Amino acid sequence: MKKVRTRFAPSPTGFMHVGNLRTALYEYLIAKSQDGDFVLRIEDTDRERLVEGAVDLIYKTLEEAGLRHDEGPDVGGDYGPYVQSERQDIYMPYAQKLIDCGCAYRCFCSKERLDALKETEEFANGGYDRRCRDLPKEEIDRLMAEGTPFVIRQKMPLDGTTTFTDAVFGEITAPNEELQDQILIKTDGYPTYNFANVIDDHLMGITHVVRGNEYLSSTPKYNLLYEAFGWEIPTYVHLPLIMGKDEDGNVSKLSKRHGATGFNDLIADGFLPQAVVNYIALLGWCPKDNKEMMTLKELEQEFSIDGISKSPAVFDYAKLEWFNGEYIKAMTPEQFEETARPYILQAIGDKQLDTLKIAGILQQRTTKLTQIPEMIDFFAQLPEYDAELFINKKSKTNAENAPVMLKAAYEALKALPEWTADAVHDLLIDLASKLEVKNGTVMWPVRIAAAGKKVTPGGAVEILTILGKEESLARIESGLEKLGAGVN
RNA sequence: GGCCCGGUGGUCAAGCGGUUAAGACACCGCCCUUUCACGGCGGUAACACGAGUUCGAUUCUCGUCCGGGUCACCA
Repeated sequence: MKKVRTRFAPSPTGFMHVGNLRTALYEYLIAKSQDGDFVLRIEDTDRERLVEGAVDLIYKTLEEAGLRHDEGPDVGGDYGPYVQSERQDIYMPYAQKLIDCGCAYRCFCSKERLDALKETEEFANGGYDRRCRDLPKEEIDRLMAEGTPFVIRQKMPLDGTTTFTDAVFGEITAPNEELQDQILIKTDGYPTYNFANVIDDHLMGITHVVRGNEYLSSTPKYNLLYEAFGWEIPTYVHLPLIMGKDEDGNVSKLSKRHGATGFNDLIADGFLPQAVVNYIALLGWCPKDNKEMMTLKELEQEFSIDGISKSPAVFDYAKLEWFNGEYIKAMTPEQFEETARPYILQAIGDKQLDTLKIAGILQQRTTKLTQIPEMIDFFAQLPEYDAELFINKKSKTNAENAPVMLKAAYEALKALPEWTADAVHDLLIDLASKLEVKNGTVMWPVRIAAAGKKVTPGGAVEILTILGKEESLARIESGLEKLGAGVN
């Protein structure tokens, strides 16, 4: 059996949208699940929309996502060049071949005439009236001799239907009269996507053409091209689109107004690359065993085309966040400390605190890295807070006992020789039992005094331990003052 | 508008003629507990509609409705 080859063929016109990344991921998985090759090809035939740095962003994204390509502009391969602008000379001979066999023709219509055509009722929805389709040879020669600019258009059959099979959508038939005589070669000599794509896919031995569903209705045109050349038609795999939902509940193709949609935006927003990859793998595909948490390696083994869904999927940030939290929890404490450190430092600045300990109280509670600074801001500086915070019904603390608890804790803590989590913990628990109150009655006021916030990651013990003895006592002291009690 | 595709809870989704219609996220309770979170347990919630075919349709066919995509010298 022929070796499976898929390709990711982005055009360098901007950032990496998650839809693109998901297409790349499926292409990668289709290849790898069958021990095939995954190639990267840059489609830069639109010279006007090129964005500087876009190619580097593609490399970077692919790498971060772990999708290593076997061939491409940067790694080489036997089918290069892998950048279409460098394959310029390849396309024209094929276009000429099509002209020779009567499958294509030169069109000398000016942009102005085409625009005017759109003003007419019949062509209001676009299209071309095929005026140049059957120009007499003499006329063509004359226009050529005059140097009139031209494009090359594909000559579509006027009647009948074209049928093709898609691996996920099945057999699809479309009437040929719907097909435009699409442009193959532009005035500037560059091929259009429609043309270059077919030529390159064939030349590069691509076996599976994987792309978004938006190409489904133009696939008959591609098929006709393959047929005209007598080339084997690849397996088409059209993917259901990724949708976004706005405030009003309307769904449409995922775009900026739905939030962060670029892979790098998501990373900047505090998501882990593996979490994003895992999540988008499941947007439109489901493994046989319904498993959700999967590494790239597992995906490579499990992936199969028949698990791809036909209906569009709405991108759900909440679920992505859940995945992210799972990946965070799965890290070792050291790994997490390393990835969280920049965010921790952002909050505590150059204050000398144990980042590993802070990471420790954070790991189970973080679903997005960017939440970290706000969660631990109290370590840097005790925030302004209201004495009301000391009162908590569930912990059975009130205006009377809070100062008492705090005072008792202060005294005991002050006398504590070693400042470790265990020691602080035992001391406080011991204190509660001596005072014959529930643990929370002691813990609550201490934590409030230490953090100045109602909700904190970690409890009184952890916070005290991280803060250190001196600072802890100072904060409790200030809490007592707030309660009008004082240390003495 | 023409053409193409789709339609299982709020979201992702199993299902492929007979099921009490899975599971996950979200949401809501309860438990655990030193706040929050984690964890554990439980709950609310779905086959768009109408005809066929069939002993029997979520599953097959057709129609309706709804949603999306596409009709470029963009990919």
